[in-house]
Amino acid sequence: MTEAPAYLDVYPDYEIDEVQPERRKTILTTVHDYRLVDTNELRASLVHFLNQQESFCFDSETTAIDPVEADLVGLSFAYRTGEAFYVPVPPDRAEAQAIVDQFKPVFANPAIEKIGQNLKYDLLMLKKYGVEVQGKLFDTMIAHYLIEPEMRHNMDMMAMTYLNYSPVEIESLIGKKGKGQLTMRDVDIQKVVDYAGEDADITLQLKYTLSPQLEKDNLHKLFDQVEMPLVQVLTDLELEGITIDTSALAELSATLETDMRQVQQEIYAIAGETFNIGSPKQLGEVLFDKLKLDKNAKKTRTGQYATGEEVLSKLEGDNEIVQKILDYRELIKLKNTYVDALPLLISKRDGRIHTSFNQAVASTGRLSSANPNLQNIPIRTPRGREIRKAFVPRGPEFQIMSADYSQIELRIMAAFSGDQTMLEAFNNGVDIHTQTASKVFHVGLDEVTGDMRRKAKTINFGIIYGISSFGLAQRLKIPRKEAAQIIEEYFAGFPAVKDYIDQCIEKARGFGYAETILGRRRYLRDINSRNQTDRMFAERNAVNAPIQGSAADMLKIAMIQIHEFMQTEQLKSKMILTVHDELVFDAHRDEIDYLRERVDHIMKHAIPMAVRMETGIGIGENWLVAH
DNA sequence: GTGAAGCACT
DNA sequence: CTCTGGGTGCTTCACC
Repeated sequence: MTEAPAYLDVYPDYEIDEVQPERRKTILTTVHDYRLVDTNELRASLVHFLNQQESFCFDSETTAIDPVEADLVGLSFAYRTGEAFYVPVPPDRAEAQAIVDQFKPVFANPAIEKIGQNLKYDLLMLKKYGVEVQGKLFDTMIAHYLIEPEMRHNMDMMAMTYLNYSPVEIESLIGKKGKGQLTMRDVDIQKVVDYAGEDADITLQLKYTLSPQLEKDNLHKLFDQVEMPLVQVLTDLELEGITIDTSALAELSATLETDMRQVQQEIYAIAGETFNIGSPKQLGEVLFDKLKLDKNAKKTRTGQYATGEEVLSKLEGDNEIVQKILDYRELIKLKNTYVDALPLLISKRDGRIHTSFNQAVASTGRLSSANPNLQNIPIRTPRGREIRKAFVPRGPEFQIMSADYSQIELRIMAAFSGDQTMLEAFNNGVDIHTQTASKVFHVGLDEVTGDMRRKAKTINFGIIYGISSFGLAQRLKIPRKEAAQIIEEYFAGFPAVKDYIDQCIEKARGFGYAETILGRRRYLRDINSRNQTDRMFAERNAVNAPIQGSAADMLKIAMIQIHEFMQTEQLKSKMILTVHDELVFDAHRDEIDYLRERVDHIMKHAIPMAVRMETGIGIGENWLVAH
């Protein structure tokens, strides 16, 4: 933070906007009243005033970014522009608890709306101190995510964009990140009052800006009825966490290590030298300069040889080294990304792994998972599947239950397009890939071969992603003309799908955005671009976004309804993960039959559609067998 | 520290 | 004739 100009020291709250309109406002140039609330009397008084509000904004200061590991350092509150209150929370757990308890009733008051930036973080912190936040929520981060899905949603950026205000930088208090960075606990209290007070004040002001915008874009229902209730659901999922069988992973790690060393030596033997197999640069030189596996080897735009899986697979027959490199890559990937990494992320507090679900990243409306990402745990290869076995129930009385939507995106495509053949297939329980193969290859349903079905599956995926003959040709490894022919046959067999795709693009051209069944938007600013590549990318998104996004809408509603009934009925079972079309539960044995029935029904009817939704539900001793 | 390459999932 | 499947997050290398 820069020093205030000398003349401002005389009038610290002097408004200089009119003098220097080009300059952003800061805490030094803005009238504000941020107060320290550090006695029982002051806290009681604050609680009294908070209880009289229809809504208030709050923010928590903590010792760490990770909410599961962090301790509370303080809470700030704001309910009128320019005013805020900061309540320090001491390190002593009992003293801290006593202070937090004073605010428990006001947080639990269902009549008061709670405003904040990234509220899931604050809700997690408060839950650790036994505080249940009730009432309507308004998360400014998620409000902005609905309004501008592709933009960033951090408070600093929003303050500058919407309030022309530049907030106090956290680094001016705790230093640059890395070793030696302080925690908020170490900072001079007056500075924290300013920082935390400003945070609550600015977030409150952002709410005043974003709320009317949600109304204007017709996003308020989606916000109030889906995204805000979902914040509470995700808070519980994250806090719950999942149990990992560490001894299984340790065993697997040793096996992978042995196999990896073996393959590594074999690769060195064939290459006639040792080199870093993990370096695409060195690998490319060995494969294409030394072994001359492909004299027309393609290079990436940075001038290196391309050595991705696609490229290597084509060379598999040419030299044994290629298969070994692919094996080596798999072993290294599994070991470094999952087997060795996951145990390090087990919380000392409860021995479980707590992912973080991000509700404001994916521009289609999907959730994402990080630290660790539990939405990309392997399942495809035999070795990868071993990792899933390590995701286990919390104890002997529990089992893992996995419930997923069957073909959710193709069903949504059928419902949106109204294609009769597709709808009938789904509603009569006909396998959709077989149905597609029958139409495309002009054979009866009972004459579809395995290979025809496999091709049809690729076509169906292509349709959802916004198909092109080139892309399909590449996927199926067939000539482009043949792919174009197949697409033509597909559209002849499912004419309403063709019309629907055209309508999606047409609509996006008119509105400038695509939208989901719940009105979630994705802006497609290149939809009318003269640049063909950009325009075609936008057109694919015009088709994909409503489908992928509506699937996300449906799962979110199912999650909210499932969470609601599980809470009302105080089940011992817990929802613990979500993976785009799948929900995972740590299910108590006594509740499994009931849970299965309720989850199945809720998922199938979360959003009424002109197509039957199907689910697949599995139960077992680990995530692999349940899925 | 940052971008590219590569790859795990849906 | 050109270009091209949607959406994520993590690890490593290579370079600054």
